Amino acid sequence: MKIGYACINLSLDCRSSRTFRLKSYSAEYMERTVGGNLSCLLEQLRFNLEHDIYYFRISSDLVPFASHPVCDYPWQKRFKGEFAAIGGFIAEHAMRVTMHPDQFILINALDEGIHARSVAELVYHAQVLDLMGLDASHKIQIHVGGVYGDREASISRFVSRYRKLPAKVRKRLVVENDERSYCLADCLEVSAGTGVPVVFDNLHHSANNRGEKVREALAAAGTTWEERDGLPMVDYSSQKKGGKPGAHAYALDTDDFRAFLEAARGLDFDVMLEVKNKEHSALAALAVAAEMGLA
DNA sequence: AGGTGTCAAGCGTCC
DNA sequence: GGACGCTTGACACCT
Repeated sequence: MKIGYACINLSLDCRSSRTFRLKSYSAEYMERTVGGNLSCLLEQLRFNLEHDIYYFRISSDLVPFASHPVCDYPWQKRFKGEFAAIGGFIAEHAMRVTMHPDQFILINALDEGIHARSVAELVYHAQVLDLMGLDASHKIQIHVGGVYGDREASISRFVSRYRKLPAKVRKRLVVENDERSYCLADCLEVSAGTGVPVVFDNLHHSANNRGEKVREALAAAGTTWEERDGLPMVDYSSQKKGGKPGAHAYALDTDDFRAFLEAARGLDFDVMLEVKNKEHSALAALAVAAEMGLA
């Protein structure tokens, strides 16, 4: 079991997700921003290694505007060496990285333009992981998408669109249950039609489910992962006390996390913490797992 | 230098 | 039909 955090390290004074305004787009901005983001990413990974953190989500902003029509900057060639070095570091230390394009990525969109832009964005994500030379266990996770008033038709559209995706995207794509539209059972249906592994998100599940207990849900999602996909991925976050259901807490609730791991005992997976205080919670979670003999 | 309005992209909910 | 939440930082313009 690996435990990790997403995109930002609060202990470092750099960010690997720096961007700029579209209006400011230029080769100079691209050069400087991507170069800075990549060097920070390596710094983050080094920090992680020093702290025994082997799981990390890479920001989608690593290369700003990479899939936007405005982008004519050959970032793939220019930073080939940097990508390879980062990928080498990840592989050398048996780390796992993932990426999570945001809510604008909808491969089941009714609008063909939205669909096309989504595919382009997924190709960009796949290029990043490919340039790093990483195998298919390093995933790109998205949600199923919009419902558009017809859930079954929208799931079918996801399945047919999935089959037309470039192979480099298909081999990395995984779907995650969300908090309002597509629950775990829906994701399992998508998986049955496509073979995509399902990422289980505990907080989304608590807001949107069909009554499955956590252990049962974890086990069901786990069966969608093949050998080449690596261990099942789980997104974990704590409910903000007194907040709306689904609201993320600032820090990991270690008692809840311990209970979660206890309920999951015997199942193996990697845990991505979606918590605002980032690496601090990852370290706390690692301590809990270590205490339980799990990591 | 400091303050602040706004930022590529969309869905679903609520008024 | 339009604003807002999602989830958040930080860009970039203005004073």
